[in-house]
This record gives sequence, structure tokens and C-alpha cells, in this order.
Amino acid sequence: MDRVRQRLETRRTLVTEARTLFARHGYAAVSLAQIVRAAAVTKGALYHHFDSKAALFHAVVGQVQREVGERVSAAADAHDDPWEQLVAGCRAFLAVSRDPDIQRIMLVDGPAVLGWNEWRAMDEASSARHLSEALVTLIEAGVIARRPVEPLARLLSGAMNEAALWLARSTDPGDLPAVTEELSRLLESLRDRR
Amino acid sequence: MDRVRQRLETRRTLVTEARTLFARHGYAAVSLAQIVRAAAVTKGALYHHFDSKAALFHAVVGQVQREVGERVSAAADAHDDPWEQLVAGCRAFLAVSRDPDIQRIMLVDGPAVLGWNEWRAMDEASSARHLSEALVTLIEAGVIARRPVEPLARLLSGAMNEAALWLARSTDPGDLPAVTEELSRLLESLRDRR
DNA sequence: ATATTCACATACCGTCGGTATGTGAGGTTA
DNA sequence: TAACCTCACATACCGACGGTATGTGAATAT
Repeated sequence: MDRVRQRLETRRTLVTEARTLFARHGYAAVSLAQIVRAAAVTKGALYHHFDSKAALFHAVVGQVQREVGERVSAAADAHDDPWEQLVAGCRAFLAVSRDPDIQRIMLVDGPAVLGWNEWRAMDEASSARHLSEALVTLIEAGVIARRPVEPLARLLSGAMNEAALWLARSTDPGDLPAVTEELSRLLESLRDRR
Repeated sequence: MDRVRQRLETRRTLVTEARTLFARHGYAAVSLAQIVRAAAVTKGALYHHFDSKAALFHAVVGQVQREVGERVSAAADAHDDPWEQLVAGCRAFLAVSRDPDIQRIMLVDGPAVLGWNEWRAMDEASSARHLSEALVTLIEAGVIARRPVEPLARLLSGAMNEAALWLARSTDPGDLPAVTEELSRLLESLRDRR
């Protein structure tokens, strides 16, 4: 087989299998032995592709973040009005982030394993960026008051992260609409009433 | 020396030294050997008091959470008006949680090591509880609209957690007042305008 | 005075992440 | 096409880690 294709395929398999295991058992509880067994390779192969266990996890987090970011922006792009884009993006994030597998990797283990600074940079590059951009657009358009974007974006991002974690544990099916409703009210309060 | 006093003192020393090390280097990067060396005891002593490394960390997190909770409620109790109590409590939380040591233990490593469910239970028991109670009081008093408390509390709690993490990394001294201002606006939007 | 408890200390184990080195098929060059 | 080289792994091994089994001596009870 072609060498470059073989290389890509092995790497892809490692990331995929690692992602499944990390999601199911958490980063610390998964050994490299388990991962290479699931991927049907050896530790030599793993360390040929990644510098460390954390580096492999980094690749997994990146993949998850990119997927979430794509889902969010896809939901936003389905609308034309900037305000509706923001709301749709937020709702999409809540919906996607309810997946416990995504949560454990992206919201729980991510910051602890990679460090909050690194995690934040990845978050910003994938999904959180859309939030800031949407806020800027709405301010430029005069829809919401001209306020510093960064603090607001962090508050909203944190609110949604926590809400997603809470929702995933909730048993009441009414909790998702309830959170969405409260979030919408918070967003609505940003509107410039002139 | 008295046996019960000796016991308490050893336990206290272990928790204190572990807290310092966990705060400085993070849970995973601290070995039990380091901890017992700092506490001037042996691993036997540690395992006599705690079932595992995670159990020791659990005790540390509990201590940190309790301290934060006390600071928050103290700030709130300085006011009589329920609304001012909420605002003061939120601001106190932001101020206290800016400490990087507290953050790493309480916000970053906590959920990952103990699991989000356990962490959430501890958070609820110490600091987050005050938020829910304040919201209930304000609803009963008719100050804010009668809305489901749980979703709102989770959104606000998450917003403040993330804001605190962001603030600790920020270099601009104007970021704290900026976040406080935005948070106040969000809270203000909850007021029942009748 | 003797026995018992218990708060530790000591010695040891399996497993883990990580590394050094070997190997053989794919690709290159003469 | 044959010799050579590259590189994507496999194999074998290491120190360190969390955890455990057992020993010990001072404090306490009888």
C-alpha cells in the first residue's frame, strides 16, 4: 500500500479509537495499551505519530471541537438575519454539547489535561469564535448595545458550557426548552432598546 | 501527645500541603511521594487517612469550596436588600475565584478528577447553593420574574466560572470591572418590570 | 502490669507512560 | 534490476507511579 495513505490511515484509526475510549472512560482511566489494542497497532506506532498521550488527546479534542464548530456555524448559516443567526448558533451548541461523549472530552477532561490556556485557544479557534463574531456583527448593525465583546462572549460561552453539562445529566425532558428559554431571555436583554 | 489531636493534625497537614502542590502543579503532575515529603510523613500515613489520591484531592476541593462559599455568603450578608445581596455575592465570587490556585483546584482539575456529577454536588453544597437561594428569595419577593430557578442558576454559575478563569489570565486591569458591569446588566435584565 | 488499639512506617507489587532499538516493506538511485 | 535508503512501524525495556500488605511502638484501656 502507498506509504502516505498508510500513514494517514493509521493516524486516523488511532485518533478515532482513542476518542471512543476517552469519551467512555475519561482520559486518565484509559491506558495507551488499550488504545493501541483497539487500533490494532503497537505503542511504537502511536509514538511515531504523537509525542505523548497528551498530544494524542490534543488531536482528539481538536477533532471534537472542529465538529462542534461546524455544527454551530451550519445552524447559524441557515438564517439570514444576524440576530437569528446568533440564537440559532447558541441553540445548536446546546443541542450538540448535550452528547456526554463530546462533553467529557471537550468540557471536562480538555481543560484539565491540556491546561486551560491551551484549551481556551482551541475553543476560541473552533466554536467560541463564532460567538464573538456574531456579537460584533450585531453591535455593528446596531441591534445590540455597543458593549465590550470579550467579557460578554466569555460569560455567554461559560453559561452555555455549564448548561450543556447540566442538561446531559437532567432527566426532565422539559429542561432543554427551559434552558433555551432562559438563555434566549438573557440574549434578548442585550438588544438595544432605542 | 494526645492521639486524636495527633490524628487531626496529621490529616490537616496532609490536606494543606497537598492543596499547595495541587494548586501549583495540577493534580496529575503531583505525586504522592511529593505530598508525603512536604507533609513530613510517609505514604502509610496518607493511606491511613485517605483511601486514594483522588480521596485526598476530594478533601482539598471540599476545603476550597467551603472557603469560597463562606466568602460569598459573607459578602452577601453585608447587605440587607435581597437584590444587593445577590449582586454582592456574585461580585465576591468573581473576586475570590480569580485566584489561580483556587481556580486550578476548584474549576479545572475538580470536575475532571472527581467527575462532573460529584463536583457539581460539592459545588451545589458550598457556593452555588447561595445563588439558587438568592434567586428564590428574589422571586418570592417579586423582584425578579417567576421563572424556573435551576436553569437560570446553572447559566449564571457557568458564566461566572468561565469569567473567573478568563479574568485570571487577563492582563488588562480594566477587565474585572468590565466583566462585573456586563454581569450586572445580565442580572438586571432579570428584574420584573411591572 | 498486661493487653489492646491505632496511628503511622517500611517494604513491596503491578501497571503505567515513555524510550531505545530492531526490522522489513516501500521507494529511490545507479 | 540490484543495491541502497527511508520510514512506518514492532519489540523490548525502564523508571516512576498509585496502591497494598505487613511491621512497630507509643497511647490507652483493663
